[in-house]
Amino acid sequence: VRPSEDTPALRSRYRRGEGAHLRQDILEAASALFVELGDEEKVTIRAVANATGVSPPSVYLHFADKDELIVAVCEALFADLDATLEAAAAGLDDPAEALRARMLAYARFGVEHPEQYRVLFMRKPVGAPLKSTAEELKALAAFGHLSSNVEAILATRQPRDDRAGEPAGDAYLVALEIWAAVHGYTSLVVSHPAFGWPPLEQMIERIWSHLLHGLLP
Amino acid sequence: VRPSEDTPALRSRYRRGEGAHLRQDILEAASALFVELGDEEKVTIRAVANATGVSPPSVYLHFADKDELIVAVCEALFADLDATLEAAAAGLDDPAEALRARMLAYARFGVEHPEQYRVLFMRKPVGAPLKSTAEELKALAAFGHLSSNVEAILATRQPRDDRAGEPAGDAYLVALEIWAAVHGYTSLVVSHPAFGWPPLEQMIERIWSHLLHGLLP
DNA sequence: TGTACATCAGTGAACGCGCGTTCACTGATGTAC
DNA sequence: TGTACATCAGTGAACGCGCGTTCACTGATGTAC
Repeated sequence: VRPSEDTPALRSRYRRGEGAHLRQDILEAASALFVELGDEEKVTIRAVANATGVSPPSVYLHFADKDELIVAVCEALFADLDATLEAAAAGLDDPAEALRARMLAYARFGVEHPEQYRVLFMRKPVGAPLKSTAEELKALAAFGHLSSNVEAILATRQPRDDRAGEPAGDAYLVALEIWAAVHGYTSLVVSHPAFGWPPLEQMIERIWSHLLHGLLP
Repeated sequence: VRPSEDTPALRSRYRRGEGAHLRQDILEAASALFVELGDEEKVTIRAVANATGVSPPSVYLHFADKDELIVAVCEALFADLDATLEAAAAGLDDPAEALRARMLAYARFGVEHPEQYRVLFMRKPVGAPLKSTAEELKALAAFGHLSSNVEAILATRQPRDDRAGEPAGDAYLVALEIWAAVHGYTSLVVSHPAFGWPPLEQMIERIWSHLLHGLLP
């Protein structure tokens, strides 16, 4: 019933030597399908090929199998997320304010693009551990920026002693903690939207405030 | 290759009037399959029937469709989780200690039973909103116990003023915050195990400590 | 300048698979008379 | 006590579906001579 699904887009083949461009077209069509269909399971090889205006076997000219395509889409999504967070924090001098902006942007990204968020952070680890490491590195870009933000905060104020004995000021551990808190909120909203959630801004404000008060004296 | 998959279990049919017992058998077999196979997608009607020692159509004598079966399994899992948390907190007089025990038990439940955890908290909301509400109510049992725990903590010490203006001591909001933090950690470990995670106990200890310090003066 | 040809981008049709679900059925068993 | 029969628990075989993937192919195009 949807024109975009039933009627293949008109397109002419790439000229000799430029066939590799199709790879990018397929990637873009696949990314758009995630948004349009809002369901990872509906993003099939056939649907992607159709959205690209190409036959299903053509996908295999550029991706070894479906996993490889999905991983490539994820890498693009991770880059999107990272860019969104950086844009949100840009220009904020106070690192605590930058952290708040980052947290807000992260939660918004998840709530506004639940299917993409689900693909990035709630999917089963894909087949080979090596592939998953490639993803992990991309995630690391955003995580690395978060860690730097945390370091800037810790540099301005001495963290309170941690009861448990390990150094409270370990930026890596603090960043993990912050990520866990914001991801926890975001992913619960995504997978249990019917639960009675307060407004996003209020919830992030609380998490941010309590994390800072808990970490700093 | 697996005997439990290839060779149907020997069983005689229930006597007249006792056919309803099969429903319980199917439920138990399905729950066991989640543990054994460690993958929701492998829990098919055929596999459940085979594990029960029955033919696939027999499942439909007791469940309208696959969704109904999965929802029933979830309800049992939610009850399991709640019982585990209650057992962990039992006998602890200090409500802050009880909270810590609850948080630890929750994270352990998720990390030790990742597939069950995934089914409970990381799945897409199932078809009808009404069904999902039934699940939500079961989740509410554990969540209700968490809220009571939080109330007990707030009763012993006056929470610090919340910067954002809303009452910091709202047990419901605080409980959501705690749940989000622990779920965030747990679900990230479940879906990104390759990331460099510190030991579970250390991470929960930090989250607990920082939440308490952040919330209380 | 013309032409044969290797190479490239891309395809049509099909394979095999496992799934949820349906349908007409079978054989045992309790019960009414 | 014997027997016909309604009812119950459960089944065998098949349907239709959509999927990922493969295979032999086609037609356009740049290039070598």
